[in-house]
Amino acid sequence: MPAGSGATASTSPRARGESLGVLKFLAQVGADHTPVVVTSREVGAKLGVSQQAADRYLVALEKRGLLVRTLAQRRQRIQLTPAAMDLLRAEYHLYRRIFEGPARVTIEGTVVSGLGEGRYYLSQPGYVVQFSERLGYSPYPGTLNVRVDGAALRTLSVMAGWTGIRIDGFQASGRTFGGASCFAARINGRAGHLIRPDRSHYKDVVEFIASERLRDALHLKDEDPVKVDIEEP
Amino acid sequence: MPAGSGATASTSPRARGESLGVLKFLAQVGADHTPVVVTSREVGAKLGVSQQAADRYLVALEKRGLLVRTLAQRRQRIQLTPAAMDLLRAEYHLYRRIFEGPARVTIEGTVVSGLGEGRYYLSQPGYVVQFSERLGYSPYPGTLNVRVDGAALRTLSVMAGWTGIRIDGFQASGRTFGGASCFAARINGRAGHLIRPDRSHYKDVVEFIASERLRDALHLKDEDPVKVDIEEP
DNA sequence: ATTACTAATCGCCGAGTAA
DNA sequence: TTTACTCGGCGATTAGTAA
Repeated sequence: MPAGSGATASTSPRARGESLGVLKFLAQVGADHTPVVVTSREVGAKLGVSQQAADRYLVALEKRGLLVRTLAQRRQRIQLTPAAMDLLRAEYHLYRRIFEGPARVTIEGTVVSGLGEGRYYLSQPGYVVQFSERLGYSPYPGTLNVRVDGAALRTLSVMAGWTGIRIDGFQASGRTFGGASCFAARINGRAGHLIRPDRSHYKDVVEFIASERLRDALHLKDEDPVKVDIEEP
Repeated sequence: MPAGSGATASTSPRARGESLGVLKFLAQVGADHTPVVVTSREVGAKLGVSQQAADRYLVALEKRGLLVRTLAQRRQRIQLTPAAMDLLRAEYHLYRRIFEGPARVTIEGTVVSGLGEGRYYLSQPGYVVQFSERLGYSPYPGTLNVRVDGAALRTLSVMAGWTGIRIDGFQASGRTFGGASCFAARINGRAGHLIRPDRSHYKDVVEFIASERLRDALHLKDEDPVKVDIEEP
């Protein structure tokens, strides 16, 4: 039995492609950081569709929360929302990966003492089984905490867009354990993982896990400098 | 009188968006540098369309010369063509510009003597009028030639994708004068333009023009080092 | 000018199916 | 399994038009 277009969801396959085209165009003309007067005719001309179709694209994008229009008399001013910029940024990263390869981040920091809670968390069977399965090893039950300065923190911020190895949260002993993301890393050359809890309380400290106790393996003590390499997954 | 879809050209508006999606996906899975076994079902799943639609996309892209398929028995191996990579690269640059701003290139080189032909060419009225109109000044009739080494040459290669200020070719005195592209540049801080003839005979020499004689203004002689800054138009 | 609604249309889509 | 064709039909598209 023949069927019609399968585009039943709010975002149809074909509409998605055009959405990106519209957002791309708007970002190019500066709607990414300030409201810009753009007529639906201009958008249509740029995309090779009619004014009417372009207008519907704009209305749909507004409904999806990707742009805001302020209709002053007859001319609309358009500004992209952060959600739209996230979308475009994801696209940018995708292309950058194609042409530049996976991004790599290298930072330096200093070893600091944690609150000892790393040992408690990493001993939870709910985590241990996931680490074994997804990282390929059972981490030593304790994290190496590294404090980074502002510059390194900014460097690390590019990781915000990365999707690491997922460690899911779970319930045990009547309480909730949160999820986290892991990223393969080298700490002074040693293989391990940066672990980023979904809800971290640290701001300038990053945590690492490895199969061995990194402090011992690398002969580290508090305030020692360490060099960390992380590659995009 | 209402009309149907206006998508009459070989590349319909909606198909264009999907094309990019397909090429993007193929590049991600490595078809940019080696033939990759990809089924139409996989492509369809990735794009959220049926196997049939995905297959049509692939056939259309092959017809447009953007990919080559080798159908071995039942599995097709797909590789992207340079034309497709150009398309994706253009897209990449567009996004990079949105997020990183115009690219800038800084290189160093050494002053060399040209063949004196710069003076002859730059004296041609056909060029002079275009320079005045499009660069905003009449260049001193002579080019500053700068030799760059291999590393700088690679740095310059990113300019290959840039579109500069166009200088059109023309006919005069019974012969043909070729076109060129100009790029705003700073030579040791002095404003000028890098001029890139469409058909250049140099490989490791770049030419600059400015309103003044750069050799005099900067007190340069052969073999002197110069630093050049060029910003994406 | 604009934005945006309505009506009528063709083109893209996916199921079925062949090779 | 694949790739890829036919074909009925939905719906995105455009022209016309109102505001």
